[in-house]
Amino acid sequence: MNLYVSNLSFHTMDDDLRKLFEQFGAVSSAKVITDRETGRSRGFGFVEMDSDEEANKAIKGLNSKEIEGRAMSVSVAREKTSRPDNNSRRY
DNA sequence: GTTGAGCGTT
Repeated sequence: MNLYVSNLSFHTMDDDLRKLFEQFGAVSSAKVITDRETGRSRGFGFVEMDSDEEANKAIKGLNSKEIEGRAMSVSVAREKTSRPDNNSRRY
């Protein structure tokens, strides 16, 4: 279950997301997207949970949740576009 | 020592 987390604080990191989602279930992977050029946080990230039901509970529990002074939005992530060559996204 | 809608370097 891939989860998309947006509206994050700029000083929120992947480990922070992991801890937040681990409160609702086992998180397989948690990563905050940071700008590869500047290295600064882009304010959103992705969390993968092994259990779908726990992921849904995490969405309800962490969506619109105020973290670091910002109300973050949690939702199911879209299909990850595979391979840089096939970077085309859905319409 | 900056900013604010978004869908990720494999």
